[in-house]
Amino acid sequence: MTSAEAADMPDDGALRTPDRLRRRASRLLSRLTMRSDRLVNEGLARADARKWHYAVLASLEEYGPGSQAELSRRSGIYRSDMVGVLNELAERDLVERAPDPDDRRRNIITISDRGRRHLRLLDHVLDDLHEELLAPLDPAERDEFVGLLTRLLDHHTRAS
Amino acid sequence: MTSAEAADMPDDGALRTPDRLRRRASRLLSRLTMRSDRLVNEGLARADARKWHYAVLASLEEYGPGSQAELSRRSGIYRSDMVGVLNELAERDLVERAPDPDDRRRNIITISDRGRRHLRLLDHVLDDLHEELLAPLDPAERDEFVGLLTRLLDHHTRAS
DNA sequence: CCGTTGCGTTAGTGGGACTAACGATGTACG
DNA sequence: CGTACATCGTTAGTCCCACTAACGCAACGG
Repeated sequence: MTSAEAADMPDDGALRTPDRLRRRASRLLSRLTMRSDRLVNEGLARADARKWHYAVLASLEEYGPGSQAELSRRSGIYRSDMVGVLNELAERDLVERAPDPDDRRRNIITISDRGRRHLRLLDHVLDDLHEELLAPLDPAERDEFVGLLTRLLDHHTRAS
Repeated sequence: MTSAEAADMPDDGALRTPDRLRRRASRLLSRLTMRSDRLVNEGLARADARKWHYAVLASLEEYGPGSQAELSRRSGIYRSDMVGVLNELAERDLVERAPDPDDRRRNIITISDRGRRHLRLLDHVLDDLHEELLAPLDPAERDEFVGLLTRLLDHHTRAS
């Protein structure tokens, strides 16, 4: 259940939302994700980045250069959207795009030194943002939370 | 990581997404919510409904008739989008829209008997969908999950 | 009576997920 | 060999959702 509770929509005690609504896991997920996405997007924007940048750079550093299609599969970004992301990364010299001599259909994407440095910065930014996101939970609860999320997600990605 | 390794990756498990990516709570949340939303939307669509229908009907049954603006506040639907939702509900005779004699700016929305029946159906549909969503978790874990989500969401709705 | 505030409504923005289709390749097979 | 099929990068466009802007109308308070 999605819905917004924006700045101009106060939710003071008098007008409560129904219980059946408030307790649904799907709704809690949607709403929390909205907050979380906003938090992360804004945090990354302050570092002149977007979450895809992080996904691609991390993928490149961890598995080495690859074609756009490959990156797309690894990072979960649709290959249609990959173009734009790589343009942005290339603009910032975080990444280099070169044609593959062995297969002229492909571009081979390589992370640059600047890219590596930027990735390290983003890692730090994300750590801080997650500290904020998970603030109310103690370390054990955070692990538990991540564990539960992982199990649920795994279940639903296999089943699909 | 050599490029050779990446270059001739078949399609089985070898194509992994980086760990730092996979473990981030924000990413887990986003992806799980995508699945969850899809599940719920499709489930409700099969019952000729949308999540907002549920939100409005539940709000009406729990707190009685109200103006559109009031419903908007309770359910978290933007009042801009409320019009369309109420049109859909009125089309289906689940709800009645009548002008408020005491304040001619307002419409007073009332749930109909059909609406009540429909709400009960949707409750059941949602129960089933949540059973599917939370399938991998035992009852205690489901409570824990909902508890964690609630705490996080509360924290971020107050803080905002 | 007038300014303010709240209401219902229409229109539109911006972003994210996802699809369709294309040209230019590569690969497999009869 | 040639032809059918698959893959890659790319463009365009769809759909849905959260959210904003603005308008006209009506009520309320001074």
